Amino acid sequence: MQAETAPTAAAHATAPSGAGLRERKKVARREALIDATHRLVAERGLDAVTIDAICAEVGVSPRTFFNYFETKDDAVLGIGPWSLDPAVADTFAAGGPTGNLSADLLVVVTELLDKPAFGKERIAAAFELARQEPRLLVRHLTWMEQHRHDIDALVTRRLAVTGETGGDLVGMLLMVLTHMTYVRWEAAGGTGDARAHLPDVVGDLRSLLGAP
Amino acid sequence: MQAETAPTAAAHATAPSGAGLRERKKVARREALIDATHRLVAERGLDAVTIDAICAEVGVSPRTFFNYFETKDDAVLGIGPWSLDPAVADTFAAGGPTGNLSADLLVVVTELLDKPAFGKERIAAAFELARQEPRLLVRHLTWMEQHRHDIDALVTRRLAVTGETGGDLVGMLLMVLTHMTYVRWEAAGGTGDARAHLPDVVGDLRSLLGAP
DNA sequence: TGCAACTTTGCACCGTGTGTAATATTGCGT
DNA sequence: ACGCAATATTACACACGGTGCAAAGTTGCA
Repeated sequence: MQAETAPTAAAHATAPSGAGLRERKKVARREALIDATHRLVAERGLDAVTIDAICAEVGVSPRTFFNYFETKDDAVLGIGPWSLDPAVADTFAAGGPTGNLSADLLVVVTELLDKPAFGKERIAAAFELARQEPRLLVRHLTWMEQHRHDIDALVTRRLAVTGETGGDLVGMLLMVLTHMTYVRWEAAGGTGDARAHLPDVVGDLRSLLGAP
Repeated sequence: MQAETAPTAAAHATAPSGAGLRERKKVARREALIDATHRLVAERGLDAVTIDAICAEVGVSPRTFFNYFETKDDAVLGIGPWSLDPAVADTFAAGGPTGNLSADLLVVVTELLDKPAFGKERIAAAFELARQEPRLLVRHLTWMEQHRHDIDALVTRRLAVTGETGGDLVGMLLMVLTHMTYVRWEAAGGTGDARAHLPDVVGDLRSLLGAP
């Protein structure tokens, strides 16, 4: 596999360092692909970067790329497997933790924000690119849309318990809150905790909809 | 051009009947393509329908398809040129009509809902398909995202006048309101005025975000 | 060392979408 | 009715994204 053109890539070791050698290589390659994609897109623009170019950069067969990502855009956004802590999910479904739907919603969003699919500097890079390439913002929504089924199922479970209404809006609202929080966090320089921006988003949204 | 395979298509005449012959043919062909797409997608599913199939149905060259739509999805959704009444836009930008941001936002949404790109029965068909093909709901958001630049510009103009805050949320909120109103209208059978569902959406959203 | 499990890779293929230049159709002035 | 200009359709060639499949290469493990 000789001479990675991007030696910076594999260094970070977001990987489980204790895991098998196979697993570590997989993670490294994944991150190398993401970083190469970021770099190329940053200098050439999204549409000017081909899968072939990315793979040439990393030293990998184009076919392999699709073993890691379903889409070119997925590589930019570093979209990986979905994970919401089952404990948090169950608590929410049961009507908790506070019993107030909007407050509990925030807990779920916070949990999502807390478990980004990959490191924060990569998220920052992704959003920097997304700001220049609107398609990617849409893609971010698309990604969340894909997982809205899980969310909807969650909400349905809860509503069966609590009898609250407006369920169809909850999934959408959750998407928007997460999305806008990320956007504002990035607009603020991408430093610190993304969750800090959540209350502002909620507050502004509330006042936008507030008593007419 | 002999024998359209789909004689039902051109009949509707949403077209300006007074306009030139060229223009009328164009509109007819556009609608024929939309209807053929709807029909085929309904029976085979979105991904199983190729551009070639659609064009064969209508009796048109595949290359011509892309003279009318940028994307296959665009044909399903009947996505056309963007139009928001400049008068309404200007009023909003100037801080009107009521001076209350959320109320004025509703006016804009209402205007959007009132001027669908094409007839209501076609919207109904599109949403019927969209319910089975989640990708299309995303596409609807995408479409609105594309026009969010116009909206954002509009909002920016207004905020410069009124000094209100939360501008980045307005575009997103407008998208969500429009989207959810459509969804609920369609869920209710797609009959009557879509705008009637708007207050409910706003109300539910407000109570979701309500007193923490 | 050697076998089983897993990954990468090459190859062939389909569908979407674009550029381009030739051909057909329509609008219109005469 | 004729012919020219404007516009629309079409064929062709091509690039790219993405998938299925089977061969070749690696890793894990006994």
